[in-house]
Amino acid sequence: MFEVLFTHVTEKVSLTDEEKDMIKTFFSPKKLRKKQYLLQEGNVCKYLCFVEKGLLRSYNVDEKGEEHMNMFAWEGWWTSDMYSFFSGEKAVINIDAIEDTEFLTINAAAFEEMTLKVPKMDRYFRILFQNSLVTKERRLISAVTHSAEEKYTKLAESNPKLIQRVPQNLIASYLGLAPETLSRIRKNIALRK
Amino acid sequence: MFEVLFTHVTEKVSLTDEEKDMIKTFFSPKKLRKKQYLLQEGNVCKYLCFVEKGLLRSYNVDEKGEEHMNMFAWEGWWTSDMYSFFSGEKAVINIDAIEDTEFLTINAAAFEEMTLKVPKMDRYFRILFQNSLVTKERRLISAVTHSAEEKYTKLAESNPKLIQRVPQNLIASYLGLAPETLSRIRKNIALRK
DNA sequence: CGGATCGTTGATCAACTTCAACGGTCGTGG
DNA sequence: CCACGACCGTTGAAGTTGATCAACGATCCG
Repeated sequence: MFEVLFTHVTEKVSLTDEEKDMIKTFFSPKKLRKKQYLLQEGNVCKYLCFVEKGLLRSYNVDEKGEEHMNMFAWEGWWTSDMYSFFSGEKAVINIDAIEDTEFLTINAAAFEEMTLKVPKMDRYFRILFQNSLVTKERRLISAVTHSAEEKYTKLAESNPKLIQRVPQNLIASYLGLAPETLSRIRKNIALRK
Repeated sequence: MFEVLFTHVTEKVSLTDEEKDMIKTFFSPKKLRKKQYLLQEGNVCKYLCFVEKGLLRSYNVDEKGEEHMNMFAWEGWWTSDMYSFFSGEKAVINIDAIEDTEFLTINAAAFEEMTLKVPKMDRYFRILFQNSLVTKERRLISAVTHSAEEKYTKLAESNPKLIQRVPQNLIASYLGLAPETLSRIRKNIALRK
């Protein structure tokens, strides 16, 4: 149950068996079937989630009712509405399952207690967030500076698994493109070969 | 010298006087005059910087030689090329001074040592990065979903000081707009009043 | 089998960029 | 201290990119 999590954590910090046992007590396993919600906007996000198996998506809905993909989380990824989770305010994003998914959850109080009892987890999350920041910064630069085709090409190069596993309209949304545009881009790329 | 830093840190974690004294030993103060570089792409980013006074900018340059603003850092903000700083790889961004600036620097080895000797700093940076992630995520959503005018209006509302303090062409670049476009947007907004 | 969902294609349209030119301001060197 | 050049913001005209609207075929699932 906790193999994926501990593999992931111990890549960044070493843990004793006692620490591992302690950490286990703060998490609860959960399952979600395809299309089920983990979080709907307007509710407070109660959990920080670590995916053991499957695929979750987070997205937000604008005033016009259009969905905008935010991030995908599969095996070995964390997801949550971090703002809502840490502040206790209402979430502005939605999270649901693209595939049947098994994951571990921790609530805010447990998270706080865990980091106080096992300070190495502060370090782990510091490093995790630090890496995420770098990634998010790159994506932001890419979103602002590249053409539609460049954005798609770079994503496909850096994350080919995503292209295979996620429906094309969600990829389009993730890149901030109309699904028709992405379809045409893929056609052009294929034609040029 | 360290007032701004400790004010900032103790908003997130409490520090004893001994811890403060310890932390001080890891930082070196530096100054930069307007237009001087702190970091040029291709070099390794040696410092994580905390601005005490003044204003720094980080940006990257694309293949066509065009600059794209990344972030601004004034009093109470950290800046660096985090990827380069933590990995030791070459930086892909540039950092220079918009105004004469005084700041504190810490190198990677000192950072590592500081977090090991004062674990609360892991916690501080965990919280700092966590908040930055939320901010960056919002900006990313905004970049993908909003029109040019909406992006500008939201930025002006959420960060009026930025508009006052930073030249308009840099704001345009930060939002991913041509400077002419921003000029026209501002004109339209003014006309509608 | 039937409905819903997804990807594709064509035509039109809107948003933003690019190129070019101009006036104002600031800083620097003669 | 003044003059000149550099830089910045503005405006107009034309060009491009990607969005939108509409229709259709394929596939998946109940």
